[in-house]
Amino acid sequence: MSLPQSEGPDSQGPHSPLPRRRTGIPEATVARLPVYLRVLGGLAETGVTTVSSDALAVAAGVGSAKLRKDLSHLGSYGTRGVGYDVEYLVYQISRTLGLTQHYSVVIIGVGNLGHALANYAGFASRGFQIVALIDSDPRRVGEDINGLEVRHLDELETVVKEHEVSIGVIATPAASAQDVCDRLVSAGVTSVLNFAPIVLAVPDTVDVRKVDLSIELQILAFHEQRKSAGPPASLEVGAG
Amino acid sequence: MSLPQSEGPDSQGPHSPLPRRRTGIPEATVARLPVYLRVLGGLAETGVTTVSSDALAVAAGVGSAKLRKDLSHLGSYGTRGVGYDVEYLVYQISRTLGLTQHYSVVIIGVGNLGHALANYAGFASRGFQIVALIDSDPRRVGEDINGLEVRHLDELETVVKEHEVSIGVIATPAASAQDVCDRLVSAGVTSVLNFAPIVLAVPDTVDVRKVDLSIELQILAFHEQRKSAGPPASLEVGAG
DNA sequence: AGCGCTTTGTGCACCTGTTCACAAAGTCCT
DNA sequence: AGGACTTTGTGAACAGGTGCACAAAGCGCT
Ligand SMILES: NC(=O)c1ccc[n+]([C@@H]2O[C@H](COP(=O)([O-])OP(=O)(O)OC[C@H]3O[C@@H](n4cnc5c(N)ncnc54)[C@H](O)[C@@H]3O)[C@@H](O)[C@H]2O)c1
Ligand SMILES: NC(=O)c1ccc[n+]([C@@H]2O[C@H](COP(=O)([O-])OP(=O)(O)OC[C@H]3O[C@@H](n4cnc5c(N)ncnc54)[C@H](O)[C@@H]3O)[C@@H](O)[C@H]2O)c1
Repeated sequence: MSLPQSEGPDSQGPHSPLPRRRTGIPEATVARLPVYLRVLGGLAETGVTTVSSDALAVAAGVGSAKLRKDLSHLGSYGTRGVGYDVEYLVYQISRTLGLTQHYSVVIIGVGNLGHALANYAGFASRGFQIVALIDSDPRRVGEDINGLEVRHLDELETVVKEHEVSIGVIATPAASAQDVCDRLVSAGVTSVLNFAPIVLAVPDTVDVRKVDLSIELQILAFHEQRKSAGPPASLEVGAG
Repeated sequence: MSLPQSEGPDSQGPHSPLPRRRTGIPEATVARLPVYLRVLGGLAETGVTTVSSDALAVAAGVGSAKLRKDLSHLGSYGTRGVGYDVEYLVYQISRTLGLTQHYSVVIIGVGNLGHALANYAGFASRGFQIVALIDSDPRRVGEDINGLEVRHLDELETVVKEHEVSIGVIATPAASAQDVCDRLVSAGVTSVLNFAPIVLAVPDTVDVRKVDLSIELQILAFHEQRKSAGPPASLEVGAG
């Protein structure tokens, strides 16, 4: 019940090389730092001041060697024979990820998913401030969600510029997603988180990450199929 | 505006090796097959019957060589000089992913996110049937969402066995996620999709994939920081 | 002060995945 | 039928990431 963990193998998205601009930090490491950060936060709350790579690795579900190598990319912040100072490490990881600054986020599409996102407390907790909710449906415009008024799509450019939005979250139907994305990019947004099931085309100065539920399920299905096909070793499902 | 795309570099989750049991299909390929499938579905709808690796690759946001190598893992289903038959390829990918069977899904935690998921049409479209919604809050039990009645947590085991549920979706607060997961696993669920921001411990017979919004944003923040730090090439932010 | 214990940081070998580039295979036109 | 053209499938080089295993570094006890 506490095995090395078999988390989602990876996935997220097919993507271009990303030649690692000037950073020495590998993408794979960047993707894990937020996990370490979250675990460290939990430790700090329970009063722990120091943690070993082994303990942290177990809590984060990775191997300890990998964890140490990851941390070594930010510098030498551990003490041999002791471990890492929790508070200091939190600071260093935050700094590395750029979380010492704050980011303005706009959510486009306030339907089922957009509503959930707008009510989600996990945004603000790391310095991501939702500054606007936008929808194209006039019936939704004006609605108050979690203290923010829904604004019309026409105001997208105004809002982006006014609040210096750097991150756009797309939660519209797939059919509108590319249009919305283009407008975000034109308005100056350089990072997009996309929930619509479509591959967005963007200039390569813009980062896109996607969250696709359906893909996750299909990956699970693949492994599920394998499990049921393998072990029994006889007794087929018949219906070929 | 239609560049090679820089989708989310990868990420999803730190995870153990996954020694590739008996399948010849690489994990990275499995993660992309659903994207191809979606694109092919779109093409089929517009009447296209044949597609070249180049065209499909562009639409899927990957390189054509990668796409051909991916497809080559399922067999030789293309025709040289012509391309791939759309319908046949859809079938082959579906079969490979295990989508020719159907999967029963249960959602635990019907709050903001759970509601959105329960209303999401994208589930059923690929053979994933939501058979139950479960919550621990008595006030939510009995509520009707999208034709399904919310049932109490106590009934989890019953429901899982009754419907032969193979996939559990966890949308509870982080604090309850491990408990819920343990119960799902005990009841026989072998695949879990986790939305709670916590690393789940499971036996390695169980697959876990996680979707973590906050991590996605932090990865974007990292690259965002890099962008604003780089170009100017002087003029530091001062406050060290 | 010295010694043994703990734990970090990393060189190295391995492995997975990506990209290039081209021969093999098929189509279509003459 | 033959030849030019298109596109697949893949061998081979490369790149990125993982895990092992251990020397170096710091701690605390005697
Ligand atoms: N609901 C889920 O759980 C879920 C899960 C995964 C992915 N998704 C995806 O997320 C997206 C949103 O899903 P949803 O369930 O919230 O859909 P929804 O239909 O409930 O909401 C979509 C909202 O976007 C608005 N909209 C449409 N076009 C727009 C435009 N051009 N500009 C601004 N707003 C626009 C609509 O008015 C509506 O309010 C879809 O692409 C869906 O595939 C949803
Ligand atoms: N809302 C979002 O957009 C969003 C985004 C990313 C991640 N998440 C994560 O998803 C999870 C759910 O988020 P939410 O916004 O829907 O929260 P929420 O508080 O709105 O809903 C949680 C639901 O889970 C139920 N619940 C609590 N303990 C339970 C248990 N032991 N068994 C069954 N049900 C239980 C609660 O009664 C409630 O209905 C959280 O872990 C959150 O961090 C949410």
